[in-house]
Amino acid sequence: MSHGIAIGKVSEGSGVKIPTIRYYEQIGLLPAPPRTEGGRRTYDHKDIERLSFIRHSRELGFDIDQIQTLLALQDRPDQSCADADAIAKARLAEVARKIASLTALQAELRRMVEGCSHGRVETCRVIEILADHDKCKHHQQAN
Amino acid sequence: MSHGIAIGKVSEGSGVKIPTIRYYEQIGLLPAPPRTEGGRRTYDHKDIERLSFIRHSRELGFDIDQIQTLLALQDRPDQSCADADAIAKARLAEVARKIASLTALQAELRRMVEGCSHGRVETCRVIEILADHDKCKHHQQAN
DNA sequence: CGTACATCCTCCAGTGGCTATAGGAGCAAG
DNA sequence: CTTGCTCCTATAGCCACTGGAGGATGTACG
Repeated sequence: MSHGIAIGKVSEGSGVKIPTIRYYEQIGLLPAPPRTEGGRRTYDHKDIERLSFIRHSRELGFDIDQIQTLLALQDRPDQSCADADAIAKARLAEVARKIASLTALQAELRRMVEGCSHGRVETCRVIEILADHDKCKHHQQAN
Repeated sequence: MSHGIAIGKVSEGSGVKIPTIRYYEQIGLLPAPPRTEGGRRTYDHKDIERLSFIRHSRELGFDIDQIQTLLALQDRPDQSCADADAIAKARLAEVARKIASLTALQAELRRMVEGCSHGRVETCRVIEILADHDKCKHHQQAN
């Protein structure tokens, strides 16, 4: 009993796919677990928690470096949480910027689509706006 | 005279970086231009226009495949612009989805940051929410 | 005409965060 | 013992670039 949890169960329990778990081990985000005689990875419940933490952080758009820092902070409950706060604030600012940029994008796409005559390419506003950058107000990055 | 435009000028004129222009040629997005005796690429004004079109499309978040289609449409002004319209509409829907997702993200990040006690990690709402997925309402992808 | 310097060339590797495939080996139930 | 599921490693691919090494070409000036 208590032979450790197999990677498949850990995957189910954390919501992180098996190849991704192995990938996280490879890049040092998750410590390499002990193995069975046959060479299979054996995890415990803390690993599932750690992977859940990682998954949730990824869903919020933190990158691997930031998650490394957040995980390290979690392991030292006596330290100041200023760093965690800073990382979250940075991400918040980034998200706000992205929303603004996408909203501008949305406006221009709408202008294109609404201006489309549904006729021939010759008079198509979609193509026209793409071809002539001066015909639009937007000058930013997408995504 | 009219020896053709060098890649550097094309880059300046279109706003697309030199390595990116060569990359576009490599993947077949931009036709391979004639060369000088010494092997240098020589472009004309249509190439600058094409690259401007590509850059603008990329800024709006269209992927390379979609841009191929849009460019092909541009070259046949007599055809229906239904395809262009569909591509733009698809992108618009995608952008709307992304804005919605990011807005949810923003709300959760705000909850984290505002709940931060600015004290020790032990009581930090940022770490706490990341560790326990149940403490949040959000279940989506970021970016 | 020589030389210095800017610009260009090709080829290859790296980015982030996975995901997929090939070709095997381990392990539990019937 | 065999079937079939789960797991292993190693490698390559995804997207759309970006950067560097190491060398060739083109041009402006003295």
